[in-house]
Amino acid sequence: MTATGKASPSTVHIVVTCTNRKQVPVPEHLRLGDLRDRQPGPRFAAWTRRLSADEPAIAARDLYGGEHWRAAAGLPSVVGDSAQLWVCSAGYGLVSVDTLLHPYAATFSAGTPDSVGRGVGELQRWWQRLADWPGPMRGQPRSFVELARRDPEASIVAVMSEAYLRACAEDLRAAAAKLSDPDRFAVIGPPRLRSDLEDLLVPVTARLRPMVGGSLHALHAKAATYLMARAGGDVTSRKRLREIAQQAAEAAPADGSRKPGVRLSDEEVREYIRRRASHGRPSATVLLRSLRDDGMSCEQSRFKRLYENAVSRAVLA
DNA sequence: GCTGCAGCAGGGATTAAGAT
DNA sequence: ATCTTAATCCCTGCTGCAGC
Repeated sequence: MTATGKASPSTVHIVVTCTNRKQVPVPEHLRLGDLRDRQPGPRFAAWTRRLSADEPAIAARDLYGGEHWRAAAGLPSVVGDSAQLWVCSAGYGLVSVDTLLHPYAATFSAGTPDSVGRGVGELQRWWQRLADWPGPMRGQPRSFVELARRDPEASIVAVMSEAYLRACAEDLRAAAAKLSDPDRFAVIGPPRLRSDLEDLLVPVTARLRPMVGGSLHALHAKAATYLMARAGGDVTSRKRLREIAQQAAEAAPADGSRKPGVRLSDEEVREYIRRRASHGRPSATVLLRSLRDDGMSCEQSRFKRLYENAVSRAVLA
């Protein structure tokens, strides 16, 4: 299989979102957050200049790591020799898994220093700029629509997280229209995000997690594996994938989704810590596990802050 | 082998902004 | 005024990895 997007009629293009977890350290200057420029155009130009400054040396398949990536990288083996794996990256755009890249940090998810931006419009314009940029390997399709245009007889299965789905929505919509058989375009991802994408979507929610295993982090990639492995010869039919997803959701235990524990106030958490820590000094991790096992909830970082707070008060007392 | 913890992305509740 | 959509915040538990 070549990485040009031009392939045999039965090719199955699988596109997965990238992951923040990298196997090699990311240099500071290849963190999107390191850019001083806030204006979108100059910022993008500065970013691609940095990416293009010298020869990248690590293939995308070896760059990413973690649970999500392991599940994603295994998807082609579910489909067989006709599968070609692509990465939807906030730093590089659409790249084949064999493309050489630099270790970088950029994400469409909000709330990190390396976020592309906040608003949907900003994310979409960034994705469009990436599509217009030639990228690290000349001649490759740079967008979903280009992938579909070059290979209209193929199937495309996109496994997308929420933020990436927002960024690529227009591109996905346009790509679906380019395939000769519209049923061969499926987006496995979160439902109810955009009404105009619903007909392309194979909806996956946390309800499926007990069926597919793993953490939320890898939910979509694991669900994609689960669905495609059960689709028989019809591995990329959106209709078929939807049927299986619906059956799986119905078969999932009714309480399969996590039952949130009782949320405690800061003072209640501190009181819990003080009570449990009165004999010996269990660690924050041990105490948080114990708290959750007791049917209560507290977010990890908040718990750590309160733990340190309670412990320092106990020392001073 | 065990422990501690950062990283992660979807879910749900709430709020803000925009459209009708 | 009401409805819809987008954004924001905080939550969860699993995983991987470093350190002991």
